[in-house]
Amino acid sequence: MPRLAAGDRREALVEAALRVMGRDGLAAGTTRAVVAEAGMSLASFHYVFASRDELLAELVRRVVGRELATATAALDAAAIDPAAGPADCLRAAARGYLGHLEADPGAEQLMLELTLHAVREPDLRPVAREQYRAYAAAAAALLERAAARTGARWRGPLAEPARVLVTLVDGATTTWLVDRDTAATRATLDAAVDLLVARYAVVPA
Amino acid sequence: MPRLAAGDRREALVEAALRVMGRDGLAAGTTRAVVAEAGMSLASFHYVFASRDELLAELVRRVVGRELATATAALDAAAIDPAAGPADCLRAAARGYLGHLEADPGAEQLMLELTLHAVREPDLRPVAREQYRAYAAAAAALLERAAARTGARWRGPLAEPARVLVTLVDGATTTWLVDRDTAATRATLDAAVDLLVARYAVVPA
DNA sequence: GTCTATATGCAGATAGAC
DNA sequence: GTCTATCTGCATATAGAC
Repeated sequence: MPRLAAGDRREALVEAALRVMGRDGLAAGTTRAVVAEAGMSLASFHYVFASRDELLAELVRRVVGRELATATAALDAAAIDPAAGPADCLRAAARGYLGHLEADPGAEQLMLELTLHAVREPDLRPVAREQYRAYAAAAAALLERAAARTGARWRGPLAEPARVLVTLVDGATTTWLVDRDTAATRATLDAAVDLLVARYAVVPA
Repeated sequence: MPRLAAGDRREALVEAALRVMGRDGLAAGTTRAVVAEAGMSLASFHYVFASRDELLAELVRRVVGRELATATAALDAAAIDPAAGPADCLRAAARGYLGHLEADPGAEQLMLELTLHAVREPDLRPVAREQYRAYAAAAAALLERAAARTGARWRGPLAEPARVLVTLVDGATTTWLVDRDTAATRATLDAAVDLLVARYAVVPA
C-alpha cells in the first residue's frame, strides 16, 4: 500500500464503510469488514481513527452533507416549469427522494440505523441532533425555495411545516423499507404535500 | 430454579428481553444479558428458543399485540365527549401515544431497531411485514371508530389515510427520539391530524 | 506510515453431568 | 428440565518490527 495522507485514508475508509454498511447493515460494518472493503490493514484503521464510533460520526456528517446537496439540486430542477405551484415543486422533490430511496435503499436504511445507534450512545448523541437540525434547516430551505420560485408564500414561521416535512420523509422511509410498496408511499407523500400546502401556503391566483 | 413449563419460560425470557433491550438497545440484548435479567442459565435459553432470532420474532409479535390493545383502549376513552369531532378523537389518541412515548422511550426505540433489523434478516422479514400490516389495520380501525363515535364518515377507502397515519407516527417517533422536543412533536401531530380530517373526513354540520 | 501478530473479551450455540 | 463447562468464532484495539 502506498503512503497516504491521513485525510485521504479517512476518506477512503468512510467510503468503504458506506458500501459495506449500506449493503449489509450497520452491525455488519465491523472495523475488519471496512478495512477489507478498503483493501487496507486493520492497523491502518486505528492509525487514522481512534475508534469505530469516530468513524461513525464522520460517516453521518459526510452523508448528511451529500444529502443536502442532492436535495437542493433536485429542487432547482423541479422548479423550472413556470406554471408550477409550490405543491408541484414539493411533489417533484418527494418523487426525487423516492427514486433515490428505490435506487439505494441500503443507504437510507443505514442512516436510520445510525440515528438510532447514535441516540443510544452518549458520545454520538450530539451527532444525531446535528443531523436532524440539518434536516430541518434543509426542509425549511426547500419550502422557502418552492415558494419563491412560484410566487407563493408561507403563513407563519417555517419551522412548523419544515418539521412536518422531516417527519413525513422519515416515516415514509421506514414504511417503504418494510413493504417496498412504492405506489402507496408515493400516494402518501403526494397527499401529505397537498395537505401541507393547503394549510400553510398562500398561493396567488 | 424451579421447573417451569416451556411456555412460561418463554414468556419470562421475552419480558426480560424487553427490559434489557428497552434500556440499553437491541444490540445490548445478548442472550447472556437476557438470561441474566431473567435469572436463568444460558442453557435454559436454548432449551426453549432455537436461536436469538426466534426470541426476537416472538418479541415483536407480543409487543405489537400489546400496542394494539392500548391504542383501542385509548381511542375509546377519547371518544366519550359527545361533542367531540373526529379531529378531537384523533388528537387525543395522538397525545396518548406521545405520553406513552415519553413515559417509556426505550420501548418505542426498540421497536424501530427491531424493524430495521428484521428488514435486513431474511428469516425475520416476514415478521416486520406482519408488524406493519397490523399497524395499518389498527390505524384503519382507529379512523373508523373515530368516525363512528362522532357521526362523521371517511371519503374513499380507509387504506390511504391509514397509511398516512402510520407514516406520521413512525416519523414523529424517530424525530422525537432525537431531539426530545415534545411540544414540537405535539404541534406536528396536531397539525397532521387537522390536515388528515380536512382531506378525508366528511363531518356533519 | 504500514504491516503482521497478538492481547483481551464477548458473542451464539452445544455437550453432557445431574 | 436445569445446570456448569466448553466449543468456536469474531469483535475492538494495541504492540512492536520494518
